[in-house]
Amino acid sequence: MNPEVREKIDALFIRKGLRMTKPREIILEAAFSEKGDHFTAEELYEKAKEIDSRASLATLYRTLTLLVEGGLLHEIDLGKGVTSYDPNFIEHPHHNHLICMDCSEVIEFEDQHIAVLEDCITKRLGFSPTTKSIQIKAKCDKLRKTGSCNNLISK
Amino acid sequence: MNPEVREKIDALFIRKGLRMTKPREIILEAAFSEKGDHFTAEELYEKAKEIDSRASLATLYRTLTLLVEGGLLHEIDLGKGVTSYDPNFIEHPHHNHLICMDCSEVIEFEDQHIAVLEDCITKRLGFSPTTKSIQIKAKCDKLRKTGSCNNLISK
DNA sequence: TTAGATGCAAAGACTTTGCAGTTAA
DNA sequence: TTAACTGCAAAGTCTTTGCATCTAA
Repeated sequence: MNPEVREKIDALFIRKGLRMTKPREIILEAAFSEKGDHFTAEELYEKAKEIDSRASLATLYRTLTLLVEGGLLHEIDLGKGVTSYDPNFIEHPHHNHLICMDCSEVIEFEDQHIAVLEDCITKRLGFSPTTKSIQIKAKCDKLRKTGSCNNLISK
Repeated sequence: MNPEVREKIDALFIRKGLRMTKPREIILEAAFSEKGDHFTAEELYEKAKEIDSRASLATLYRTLTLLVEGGLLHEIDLGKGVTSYDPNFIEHPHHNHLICMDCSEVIEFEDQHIAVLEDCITKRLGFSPTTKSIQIKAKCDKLRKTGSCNNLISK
């Protein structure tokens, strides 16, 4: 786990007077592993069980709630029909998502120009922005040109 | 109901060989009333029951699925924890949403500059965009300045 | 006439919660 | 020591589905 992440977690636990327990450590390790993948509750549960098979879904959901409320995890909608969680907002607070409709890969991107435009529009409407998110669903050019992309071979 | 909307609905029903039944008429009327409000399944159910009290939730969900698949309704996430449905993409195919965190009001906006930027970013990443959506959560300046906004009076 | 649509109620998927026992600080 | 936390299982919420019946075309 990235030390910056560890620091933010510790700060949250101190700020809210939360206890660092074994079950929570396991969930944190599964959620904030170096890979930085998005996950659903069920996927996190699987990861947590690999670390320690005694993990419980109830505690996992309770911990997810704490982390989302503390701003360390963001709930995102990747069009799966279930809530996904994104652990990358600590290191990249302003990123957005592009979802490949061919292979379901999720690509994170940041763009200053868009961010500025969003702020302008918000001001013009008479508001001050708090959270901005862009989701682009798209199709992979590479798949169409070469017949394959990261996860798929065209039939 | 707007005639353009009626036309699109009829086209969808013909294209897919669907039957125009009484229960479906009621749901369509509730979903595509002139007001153009967003709604959850439960909210639509209430509206439908006002038109005809015999409405059934099963048929309503089945019809919602048809309309979403047909592109007439978009599923959107307004941060309520439940899926909301947006009937305004027929008349405004490229709009986005600003959600007021003070009063929960949802404001729709369109912006050509952002749309162009989104396309550029998508191309640069090697994709062709299909659906783009922006969600901005914001706080009402008016409430902070004058102590009141559309739905709230500051305490 | 008949394939498609309906309504009910049961099942399913996901998430939350009450409670008795456990544990970090 | 004790307030916070845990795991279990039960309950809750939202959505889907099987089936017998009905109906638009």
